[in-house]
Amino acid sequence: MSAPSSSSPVVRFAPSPTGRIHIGNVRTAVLNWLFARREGGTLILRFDDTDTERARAEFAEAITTDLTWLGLTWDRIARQSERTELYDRAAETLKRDGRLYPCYETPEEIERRRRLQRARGLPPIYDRASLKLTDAEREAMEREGRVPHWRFRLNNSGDDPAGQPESTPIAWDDLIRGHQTVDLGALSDPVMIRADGSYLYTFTSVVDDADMGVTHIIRGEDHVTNTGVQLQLFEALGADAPQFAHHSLLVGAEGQALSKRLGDLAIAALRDEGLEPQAVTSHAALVGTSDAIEPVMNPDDLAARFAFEKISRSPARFDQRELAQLNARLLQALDFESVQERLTDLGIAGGAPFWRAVRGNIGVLRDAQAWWTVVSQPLTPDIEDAAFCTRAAELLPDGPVTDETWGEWTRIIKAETGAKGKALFMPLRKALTAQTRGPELQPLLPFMGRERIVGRLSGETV
RNA sequence: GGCCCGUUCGUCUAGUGGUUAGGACGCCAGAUUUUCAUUCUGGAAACAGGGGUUCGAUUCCCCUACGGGCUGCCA
Repeated sequence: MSAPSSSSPVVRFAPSPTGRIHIGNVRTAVLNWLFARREGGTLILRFDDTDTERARAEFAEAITTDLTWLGLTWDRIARQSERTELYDRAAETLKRDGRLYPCYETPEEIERRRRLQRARGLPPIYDRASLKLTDAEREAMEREGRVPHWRFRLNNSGDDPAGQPESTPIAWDDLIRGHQTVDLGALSDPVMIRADGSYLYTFTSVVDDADMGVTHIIRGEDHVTNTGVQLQLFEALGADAPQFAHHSLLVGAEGQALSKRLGDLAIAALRDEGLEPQAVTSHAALVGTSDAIEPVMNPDDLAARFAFEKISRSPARFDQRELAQLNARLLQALDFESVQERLTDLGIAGGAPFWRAVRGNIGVLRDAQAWWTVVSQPLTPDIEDAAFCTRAAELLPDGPVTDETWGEWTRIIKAETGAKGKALFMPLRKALTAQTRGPELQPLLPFMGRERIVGRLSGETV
C-alpha cells in the first residue's frame, strides 16, 4: 500500500549525533531538503540519538550549525531521546503480538556463534534459540540475573518460527533503484531493544516515521537491507509504509570508500577551507545525477532540478578538486553586493571595482585578501630589468592614477621603448606585484597609487 | 564466505537492437585579454573482458573481473 498522495510529502533527515557530518551525509540531507522544497513538503530534522554510548548533544549542536551554514532549513526538529514513551507503547504492542521476543544470549555468546557459522561457511544467522525457550526456562534465566534484549521476529519461516528460515523475499518499488527485493530468510531477527532497555535505530526510526506521517524516506543505499526489515515493522505496527528512495553512496576520488577519510570531508573542514556553502550544496545535489555539475546560488533553482529519475544507481565519485573548481566558478559569478560584508571583514576596502578585478583569480573568497595586501601594503618588487623599470616610472602619466592610466601608460612605454607584449607588461607586473600572474593590472593600478607604483618600479619596498 | 546493486570519454552522465554514441566539467589548440584567469571558437577523449541470442549488439542473456553496499545489543 502506498502513502496517501493527496497530502503534501513529509520527509526527514535523520543523522545520528555520533560525530560531525560530512559530504556524504550532506548529500542525503540536501536531497531530502530539495525534494521537500520542490514538492512544498515538510522536512523534519530528527536526531537519531538512541545510541547512548556514542550519541552526544554537542554533536547534535554541531550538526545543526553545519546544516545552517549550508543554508538548509527544516520545519521541525525532533530528538529520539525525548520520545521513549512512544517507543515503549509500540514495543508493548509488538511484545503482546509475539513479534518481539526476549533473548538471553550474551554478546560474547552471539559473537562466538557467528564466528563459528562463518568458519563453517554458513550465513551468520541467529538461530532463534531464545524463541524456543519454555516459560520455565525463561524464568530460570531471569533468576540467574540475565537481562534480556529483544528481537523482532521476522516473518520468514511460515508457521514454524523456529524452523530453518527459507528464502523469503520482500519487495518494494524504490524511487531511485526500481524494483527491489531483500531476502528476509537470509537475515537474523534484528535486535530492537538492548539489554539496557534502550532502543535501536531500526525500531525507533519506523515508529517515528509512522508517527510523524513520513511519506518518503530518502536515504543512502546502506539502508537497503534495513528497508526489508522495516517494511515488516511498519506492517506489524499497523502503519502504511512510506515510499523509499535509496541513493548510492559517494566514493573517494580514487574509488575508495569514503568512510576511510571522513575527517577532511567534514562540513566543518570544508567551511574552514573557505568554500562557499552554495558550492557544497550544488555539488551535493548534482553529483551522481544526469545534470551538469555547476554552481547554483538559489535553492529553488536547485530544487527545480531535483528528480529521482536523474539520480544514478551506481556510486558517485567525490573529488575534492572538483568541489574546489566549482567554488572558483561560483565566485566568478558573485556580484559585489553578496560579498560586500565579508570583504569588509577581511579588511578589503576596494569596493566593487576591486572585487570585479580579483574574483576571477581566486579559489576561495579570502584569497582576495592577498591581492588587497598587494595593492595596499608594502612589498619587495621583483625587478628584472632596472633600466626598463626606471624608464617606465618616468613615463607614468601625470595626475591621479585611474582606470584609464594603464592603457595610456603602456601605450607611451611601447612608443618610447619599443617593448610590446609579454616583454612590456611582465617586467611591470613583477615590479608592481612581485608575482608573475594575477588579476589584470589595469583595474589594480588605481588602488596602488602613484607613489607606490613609482617606488616599486625603483626597487623600493613600498 | 553469502546476499544485493553497479560498470559508457579523465570525471558526472544521456542514449538506442542498426546513432557520426550526445552533453557538462576538466584537458589541448586558436581568438580575445599586451600574462594567468575570464569569455568565445575548435579539438582529442568512452560503451570493463569473454561467451552466447540475433542479419546486426554498447543496448538482451550468461560467465569473469573490478567497484559499492549489507551480513551488529552501529546508524
